[in-house]
Amino acid sequence: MISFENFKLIDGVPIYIQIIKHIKQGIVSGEILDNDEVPSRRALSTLLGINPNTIQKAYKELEDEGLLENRPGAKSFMSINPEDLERIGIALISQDIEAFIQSMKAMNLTIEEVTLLLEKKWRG
Amino acid sequence: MISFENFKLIDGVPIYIQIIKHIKQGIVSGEILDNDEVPSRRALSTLLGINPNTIQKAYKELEDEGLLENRPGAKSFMSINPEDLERIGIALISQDIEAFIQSMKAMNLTIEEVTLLLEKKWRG
Amino acid sequence: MISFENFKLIDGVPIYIQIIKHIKQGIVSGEILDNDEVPSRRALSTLLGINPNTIQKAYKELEDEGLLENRPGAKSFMSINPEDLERIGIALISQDIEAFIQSMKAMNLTIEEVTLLLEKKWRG
Amino acid sequence: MISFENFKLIDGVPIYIQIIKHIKQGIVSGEILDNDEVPSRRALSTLLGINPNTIQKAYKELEDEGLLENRPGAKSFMSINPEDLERIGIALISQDIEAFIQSMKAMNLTIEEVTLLLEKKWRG
DNA sequence: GTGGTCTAGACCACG
DNA sequence: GTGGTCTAGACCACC
Repeated sequence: MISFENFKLIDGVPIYIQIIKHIKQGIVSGEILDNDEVPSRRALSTLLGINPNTIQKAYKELEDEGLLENRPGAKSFMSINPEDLERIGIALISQDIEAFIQSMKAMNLTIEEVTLLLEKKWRG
Repeated sequence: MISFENFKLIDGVPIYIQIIKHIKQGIVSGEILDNDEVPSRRALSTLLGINPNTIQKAYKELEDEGLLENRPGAKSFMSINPEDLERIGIALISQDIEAFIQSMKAMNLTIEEVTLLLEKKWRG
Repeated sequence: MISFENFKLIDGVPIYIQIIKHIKQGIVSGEILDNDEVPSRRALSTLLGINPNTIQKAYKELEDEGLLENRPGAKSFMSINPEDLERIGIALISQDIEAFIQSMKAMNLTIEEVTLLLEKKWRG
Repeated sequence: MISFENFKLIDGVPIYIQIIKHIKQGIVSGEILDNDEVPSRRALSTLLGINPNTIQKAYKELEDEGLLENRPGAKSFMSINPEDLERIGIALISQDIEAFIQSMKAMNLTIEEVTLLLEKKWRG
């Protein structure tokens, strides 16, 4: 079952977008596998303390992208192809890294300063 | 005059938030100094292809934070104290790094993998 | 439910101000009572033919004044204390009367002429 | 010369509209006559403490309505026909009275209460 | 030309 | 369905 243990809501970004990203990250990390069962809308909404409709919106978008499948019994399951995995991984990582680099460069930090800060905070 | 040359709009994040961040990054990088002139609402809105009101909202928030001075009918100027500079720098950097680390960890990447990717993308 | 039957938009005065005034007048007249339901933003906006956001602005200001309670996802209700009632009544009436008198005096009308015109137009 | 002695700016109504109304009221009251000289933009702007452009906007509108005429020497003069006088008087008075009555009725006041309050405040 | 404000429409999270 | 917020365009007073 997909874990939402380390999931923290960020302010200013739509919640359903954050849920989608979290699930995609689980896919990339290998934590979420093909055919894994997805938490029900109700269960997840009470777990995260947000509205079922918001969960529904996230699931709907994943379904449209072909990553999630509804099956009889009202349960939903992941549907991940190897190509999906690679595509998503590259997209997520490069997106994050590029945004991060742009931000760091905008503040005139050097690669050395950034890696130093990064290593320090990574443990911490 | 404040430069918006390397400014690219990201989808999903409120535009006025991005403008605020860009200006704060300029302050931290030393590119933007106290008393620097701020582009007018109209000039910047046509440059970025967005509505003047969106610029207005960003400037208003910066003014409320004491980093900018608006005077009706006249141009606007930055108003930066040395204390501001440090505070903003720390806030911006730690915020970015923490979000970045959380995202990378969520994908099960190691610090070694991340630094490698980072160094590779930093040039290029 | 609050009525907007006799509400007519005047040109030149901000719409949201007119809405606030209309509601306050209803409070003073006794037509609007504590805990009365307020028309939703959408309902009122279509009824009056104006943008929901304009209604929102009026409601927000009434909320800031403590006369109205908004709850996200739910309906909004009036929240009127007896003290509010008197304060609002006095403010509204004296404001209107003073403006009216200033205008009539500016046209050199006498109190007799004005009361005559007033009584004539009051019926009719 | 037109007097602006009892002129008080009201908040929320465009200044140039208020100037136009004041001048029209002067016409109705008989204080302002045909061929009267109008204060220069600069003089009036310093007298009222507002921007010359705003005066200009009011004068322009009066000119478009045919109530004001520019003549050689950069001075402006009133240009009032008897018909104008009647038309303006009726418009101004009925407009004010109707708005006033509507407001008083909205608060459930009777004609007797209103005339009483009016007479009291008229002296005061 | 400048900034301030009002109106408008779309999208979000929520009950 | 509800209210909250972001973006957009027009108008005002001002330098």
